[in-house]
Amino acid sequence: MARRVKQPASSDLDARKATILEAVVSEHIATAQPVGSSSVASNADLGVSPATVRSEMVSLEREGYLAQPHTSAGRVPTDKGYRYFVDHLASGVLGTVQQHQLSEFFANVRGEVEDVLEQTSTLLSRMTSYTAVVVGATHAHASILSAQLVNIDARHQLLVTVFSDGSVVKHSLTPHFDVDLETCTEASRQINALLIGTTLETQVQVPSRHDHVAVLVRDAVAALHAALPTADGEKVFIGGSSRVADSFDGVETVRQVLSILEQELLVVSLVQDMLARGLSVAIGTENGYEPLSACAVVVAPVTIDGATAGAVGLLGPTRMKYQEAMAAAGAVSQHLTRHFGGEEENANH
Amino acid sequence: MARRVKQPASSDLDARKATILEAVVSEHIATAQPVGSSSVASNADLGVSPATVRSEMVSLEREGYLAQPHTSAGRVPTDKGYRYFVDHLASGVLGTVQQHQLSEFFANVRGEVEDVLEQTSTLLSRMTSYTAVVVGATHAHASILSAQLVNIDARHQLLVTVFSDGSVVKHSLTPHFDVDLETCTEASRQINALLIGTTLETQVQVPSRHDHVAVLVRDAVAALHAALPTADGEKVFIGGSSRVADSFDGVETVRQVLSILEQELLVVSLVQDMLARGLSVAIGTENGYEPLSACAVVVAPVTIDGATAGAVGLLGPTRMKYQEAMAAAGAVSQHLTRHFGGEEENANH
DNA sequence: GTTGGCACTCAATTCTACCGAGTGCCAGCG
DNA sequence: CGCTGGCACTCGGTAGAATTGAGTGCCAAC
Repeated sequence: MARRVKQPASSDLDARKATILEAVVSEHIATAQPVGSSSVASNADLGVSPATVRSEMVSLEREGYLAQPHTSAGRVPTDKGYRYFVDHLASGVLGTVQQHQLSEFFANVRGEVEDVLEQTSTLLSRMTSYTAVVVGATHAHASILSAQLVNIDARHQLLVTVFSDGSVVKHSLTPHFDVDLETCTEASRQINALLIGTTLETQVQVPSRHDHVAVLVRDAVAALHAALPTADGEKVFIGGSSRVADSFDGVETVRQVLSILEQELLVVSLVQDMLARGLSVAIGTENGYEPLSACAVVVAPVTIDGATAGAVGLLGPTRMKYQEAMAAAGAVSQHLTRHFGGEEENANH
Repeated sequence: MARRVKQPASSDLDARKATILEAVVSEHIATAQPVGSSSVASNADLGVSPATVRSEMVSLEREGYLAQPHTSAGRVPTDKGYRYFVDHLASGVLGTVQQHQLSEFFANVRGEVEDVLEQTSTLLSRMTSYTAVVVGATHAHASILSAQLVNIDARHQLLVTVFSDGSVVKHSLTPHFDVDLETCTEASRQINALLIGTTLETQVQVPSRHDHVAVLVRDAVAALHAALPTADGEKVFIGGSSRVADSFDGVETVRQVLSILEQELLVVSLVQDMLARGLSVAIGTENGYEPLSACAVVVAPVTIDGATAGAVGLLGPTRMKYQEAMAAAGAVSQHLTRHFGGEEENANH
């Protein structure tokens, strides 16, 4: 049927509709209940009767911003409704308590990067009551500071590589010949010489000889570079996965979401996909994974030297508290950026 | 397997009671419903009427093996009931399909220890539909093969230590003075000389001088040994945490269990506590954590060279399929034992 | 000791009535 | 014209009563 309502730019609502939509979303986020015309009329202070609100709501429903669970229930925001809400949101500010909490945390953390990120994910989760995700940088672009071959026993060697970003990776080698200490040491020397200063993206010239040392060197380099194509360098830290249980009421939904969270690669690509699309919030189906269609995801990038070095994210129900979540994620990402990016400067004074 | 090392009379049930108890437990495990006298009378083939079963049940209830959710409902096993059931259980055998699955998995796995353990936890979880826990060995007793200090920049050094068990740990140093490459190299040389061949339990003689090299050496050794007291060396891999969601029906229970699983240290100590107490199954409150009182935990140690090097575990509801779970955990632990303990022998062919 | 019989209990289910929040529609008002 | 109050209507939720039925405990009899 043809609708005579003309909507050139459907994404812009007139002021009153916007106010009403906002009221509905806010209240539904707060109460988890469908919200009716009268409570909107009283809460939002447009001097207008419920009846008027109602007629606006019909219109908002026609346009896809609201939905009715059933006739004679109030309205519930659709994903599109949340989207509008988020896009036109006054970006909230973090509560001072939480700001304090954050500053204190970052002032006191010590330990390895991984530990910091892990703890950060827990903190972020606790601050927001949502599940937090912290994605650590890949070291694809970091240069190699040291590559050392350690002899475990005659048939097992371990290639230990240290990158300029402070990450360390190991790779096992299991040659088909016995390796004595001397051979290992020599191979280690050559590997180190070969790889130092390169990145994983650098092509290196491996020796083509067939002696044991050369084979070790080749195997080592191969092992190291083999990891590159997979997004394996990303470390994911998930904090507060138990929050999933109180974000959703259907046990089945909980299972599905947890199941997704278990697949870390998937989480990484979700987050990176969002960053690539320039999204900071993905609502419902926007995130591209059906099992997550009841979820909203908020992300904030962590940048070091201008490059994206990681991200923090929050996962909650579509009716999540977006302001809080965005503020928290933003603040944490900034703290991380400062913590890792700015520390040389601090250290120099 | 030890059977009757119990108190004289009260913990040993006569044959018929035992049969009845077993029937109740089995059926309740299968159906999750309270089970009544008549179904026991027909399922277990003791030629006896429901009425007789009933009177036995009263007695079993008095002795604490069974409980009634309410009058006029069937009986449900108590923790004690499950305990008896487990203790007198014919140890089940793994299905051939799963045996095959396991062999195939272990024949094909490659990669670092951590990866193997991670994948193992996923596999075990998938095999059993329960949440799997794999605890990796600590390297407290492993000797140090190499300890190297790598210069990240003037104020950041990384101590990279390789242990004889193939594990690698890193520790950041942030001295309060600028370190040049030469100093770092010299410190690295000294650290290596000092630590090689020692274990984390070995006391080493650090230089007492005040020059930069000596300070670096001291800091490095201190950083390395600092980790010792905590059970930090243990790596935990949890597979299938989403299974928690269908093991329990109360959302609140799910939350609590997940919440426990998040605290990895806690999981480690739970498992180690069980191993120390010689338990292979902890039912309900036996595990010592109230939030886990609805859970049963099955563990099996992984031994390398006769010493406990880790463990695998399964976590499910108290009405879990104990035979299957124990068989699976046992089989996996044996595979792991063979995989890591016996691989030198294999490597020699 | 075992059994069938029997009265009894009580969660779960079904049915009914009904309340009320909320709607859509409309006629009238400024 | 847009806004409003009024009104009939819808339908999920709740509360209460009645019913069902699985399962018990007890007991007299075998």
